[in-house]
Amino acid sequence: MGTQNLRKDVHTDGTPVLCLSCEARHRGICGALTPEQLTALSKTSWKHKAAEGQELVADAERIESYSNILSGVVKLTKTLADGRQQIVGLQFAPDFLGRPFKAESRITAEAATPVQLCSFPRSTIDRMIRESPGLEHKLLEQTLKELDEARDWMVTLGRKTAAEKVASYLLMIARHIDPSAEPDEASATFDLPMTRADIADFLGLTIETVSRQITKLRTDGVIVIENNRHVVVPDLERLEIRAGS
Amino acid sequence: MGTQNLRKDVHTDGTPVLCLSCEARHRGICGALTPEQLTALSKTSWKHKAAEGQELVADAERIESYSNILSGVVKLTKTLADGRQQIVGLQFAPDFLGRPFKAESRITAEAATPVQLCSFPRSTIDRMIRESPGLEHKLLEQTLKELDEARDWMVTLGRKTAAEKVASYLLMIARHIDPSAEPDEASATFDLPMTRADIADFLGLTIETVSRQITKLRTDGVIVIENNRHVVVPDLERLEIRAGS
DNA sequence: CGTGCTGTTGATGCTCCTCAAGTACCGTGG
DNA sequence: CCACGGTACTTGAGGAGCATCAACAGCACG
Repeated sequence: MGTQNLRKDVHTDGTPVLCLSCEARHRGICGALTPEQLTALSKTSWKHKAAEGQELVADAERIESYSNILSGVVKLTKTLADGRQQIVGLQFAPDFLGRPFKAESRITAEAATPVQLCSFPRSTIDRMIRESPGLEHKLLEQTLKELDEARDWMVTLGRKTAAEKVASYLLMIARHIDPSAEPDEASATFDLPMTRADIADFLGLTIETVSRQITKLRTDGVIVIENNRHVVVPDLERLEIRAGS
Repeated sequence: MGTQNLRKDVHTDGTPVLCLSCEARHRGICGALTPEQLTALSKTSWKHKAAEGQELVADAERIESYSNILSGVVKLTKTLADGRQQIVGLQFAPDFLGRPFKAESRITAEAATPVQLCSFPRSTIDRMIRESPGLEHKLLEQTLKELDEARDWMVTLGRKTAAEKVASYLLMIARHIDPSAEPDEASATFDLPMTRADIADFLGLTIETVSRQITKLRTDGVIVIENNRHVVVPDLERLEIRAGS
C-alpha cells in the first residue's frame, strides 16, 4: 500500500510538468529516472523543434548536449572526403540521440522530417549515468537494439539487389511509422519520411535506381503511391517476398 | 592505506588462479568485477579452444553461455534464405562474445582462426549485470564501440568501390593484429586471419573480385604477399589513400 | 509565368558478377 | 619418390546490374 501511494505520488505531484505528457518518460530513457532525477534533469532541459533538413549534430563537432526524440525521424549520416554519403541509422521517437562517453561525434545527425526534441546538457546525463544503473541499462538496451539494426542493414547493403534493397526499406519504414500499426496487419499505409536522395543514401544506390525500383513495385501492384510520398502496401507479405527476407 | 592493502590482496591472493594471467581481467569485462565476483564466476567458467571454422553460436539457437575471447578472431555472420552470406562483425581478444538480454541469437558466430575462449553460463552473467553497475558499463562501452565499427563498415559496404573495400579491409586488419603494432608506425606486417571467401563475405564482393583487387595492390607495390596469407604493408599511408579515407 | 526542387524516364557505359579453366600448395597413400 | 585428390587462390572472357549523363514532367514558390 505504501509503495502504491508513492507510485501514485510520482504520477501526480512528483513528475515535472514538462515531462507529464512526454513519451520518453514511458518508453524512453527517462523511464529509468527517479522523480528527483527527473526534476533535476527537467530544470536544465529544453524542448524545441527542428525543421526538415536541419542539422542537429555536426560531424567532428564537440557534443555538449544529448536529446530525446519526441516526434519525427532523425537520420545519422557519414560522409567520405569526396562527398559520397551513407545513412548509417534512422532514429524514431522516443530514441535517445547522442554518443555517451565520447566528446566528439564522427557522425552527422539531421532531421529527416520536422522533429521535436527534448535536449539536456551532456554533463547532467553523464553524471546521472554514474549515479543511476537503471539509466545505463536503458542506454545499453537501446545501443544493442541499434547494433542489431545496423547489422541487419549490413546484410542489405552488402548482399541484396537494388530491388530487394528498396523493398526492404519500404518494409522497415512501414513497420516503424504506419500509424495504424497492428503488428500482424496484412496491409500498411504511411508517408515516406525521406526524399529519394535520402533513400538512395540509405541503400547505397543512386536516386535514379531508387526511382526505377519504386516504379517497378508500383506497376507490379505491390504498392500504391500518391503524391510521390504517400504509400499504400495492400499486402505486406508480397513486399516481404520482394525484400528477399 | 586500508584500501591500498585491499587492492594488493586482490592481485596476490584474491584473484582466482584461472584468471591470474587472463587478459580479459585487464582489458576485458572481467576488469569490472570484484574479487568475490571473479571467484564466483571462475567456479562456473571453463577455458577451451575452438578450431578454425568451428561454429561457436548458431543462428536461431538458444544461448546458454557467453564467452570472453582470449585469442584468435571470431566472425559474426548473417545468412539470407537463399544462402547469400554477410559478415557483420569481427571480434578480437579480449572482446565479450554474446548478446545480453536476448535468449536467441539472430547471428552465427564462427572461429575465423583457432580461438581460445573462456565461457560461463548466461545466468551467472545476467545476475552479475544486475548486481554490478561496472559490468554493465563495460558492456555498454564495448557495444558502443561495435556500433561505431558497424557504422563505419556500412559506409564501406554502401559507398566504396571494390578496390577501396579491399584496401579498407587490409587497413583494418593491420590495425587490429599487427603484432608489432606501434600506433604511429609507417609499416605493418601480419597474417590474414581469413580466407578470400571470408573477405568477400565481409566486403559484399565475390572471391574473384577480392583476388583481383589484392593482385592489383600487389603489382602496384602497395603490399607484398607471401604464401597468400602473409602480408607486408611497407607504407600504410599509401594503403590509406587507396581506402578512400 | 518563370524558377527551383523533386521525381521520372531513357540511352549508354563501366564495374563487378558469373562461369570456366588453370595454378599452387597441402597431406595422404601408393 | 611421385601420383592423387582436396582446398585455396588466380586469371580470363563475357554479360548483367547499376551508375552516369541527359532530358523532361509535376509541383510549389515568388
